[in-house]
Amino acid sequence: MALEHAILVSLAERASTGYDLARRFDKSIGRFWTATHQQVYKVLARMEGNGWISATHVAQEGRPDKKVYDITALGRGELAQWIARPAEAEAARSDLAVKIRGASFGDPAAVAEEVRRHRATHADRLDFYLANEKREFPDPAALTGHRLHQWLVLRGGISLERGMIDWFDEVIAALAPRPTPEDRP
Amino acid sequence: MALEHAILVSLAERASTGYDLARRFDKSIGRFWTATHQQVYKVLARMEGNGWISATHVAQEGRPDKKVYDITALGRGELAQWIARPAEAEAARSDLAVKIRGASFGDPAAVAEEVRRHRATHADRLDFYLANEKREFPDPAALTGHRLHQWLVLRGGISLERGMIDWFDEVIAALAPRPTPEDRP
DNA sequence: ACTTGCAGTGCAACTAGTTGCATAGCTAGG
DNA sequence: CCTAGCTATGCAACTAGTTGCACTGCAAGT
Repeated sequence: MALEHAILVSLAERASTGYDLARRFDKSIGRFWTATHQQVYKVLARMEGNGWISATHVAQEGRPDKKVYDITALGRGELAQWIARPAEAEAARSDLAVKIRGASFGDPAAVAEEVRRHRATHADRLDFYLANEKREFPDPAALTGHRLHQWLVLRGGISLERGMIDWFDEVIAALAPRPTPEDRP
Repeated sequence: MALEHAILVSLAERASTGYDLARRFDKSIGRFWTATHQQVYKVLARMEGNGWISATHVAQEGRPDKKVYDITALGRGELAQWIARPAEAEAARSDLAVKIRGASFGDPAAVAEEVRRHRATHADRLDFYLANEKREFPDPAALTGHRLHQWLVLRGGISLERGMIDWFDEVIAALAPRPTPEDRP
């Protein structure tokens, strides 16, 4: 289970509220681990119970009070141990792959259309990552420590998106009924 | 939820027992959707309740009796509808990415070592897929129908593995403490 | 004036998936 | 002879994650 540990990494970088964490899981780290805010709050409560994190109540004016969580020594220990613990390669899960595989049992043209849609989404994501990289890591060769590690994960996102886009292009080319002369009005 | 639909695709291709399905989910389709046998049996029971599949009890000698499931007309309808229903891009989840991101809070050299291990696993998988492709799909240009779709999913696996391996190489190069002269005895 | 959206936390009920166990007979290897 | 592994199905108890709802109060747009 990596959500707990993803949260520990986030908190080790910077103390945050559940709200902030939930938003961050929609963004940077979220490329490799998502969580809804409900899930985040639930897990934070458990982690506090474990003594991995501690909360500070912060009163605010004009907006709701908040609880800022920080990682404890125990949490740091757990994180280091988890990082050291070898893990198995996890299986990729893809609805779209299942649909492609089953295209003959539905409408292959519609599947091609959906693949096209996904291709566009992933192309946007790729652009977003590349823009991020240019802006935040203009000189990768000079990176060290946790900035280097952040960059590496971003690179992973880039690699993955590229792989998917290449694949989608292959699928579209194979599934798309070539526009025939009759398609012209 | 794609497990049900992945099972429908499998059964549409060929009637099978829960046991066979579970094994198949360790293999071909399993590259994009895994399930333990317990999960498969549970879902099969629900699907039979829905009328999507029907079971035939087959007595055997020397080995346990089995229940062969086949897809029903209702199941085919559901499958076609699901394939037509657009879905959102699902988030990739990767423990390893979280570990890389948090490498500074553990032992970066150990993380590099783990990435190396995963690289080896994925390289093996890639070889396995490529061998499969050569053996089962020697002439991709001639493929049509569900053989084509099977091939496309295999191509997806290949693309994905390649993307990961590239990324792992980048990570290893960046994290690995270069062997210094002192490392020589 | 009214709606939308943001900041902020959380509960309740659900679905999906995992882990551990049980059972039973056959086959193959040490 | 004994152990390990395959075929075959399934229950029980658990953990993880999703969906829907609730509450407050401010700011900004229509």
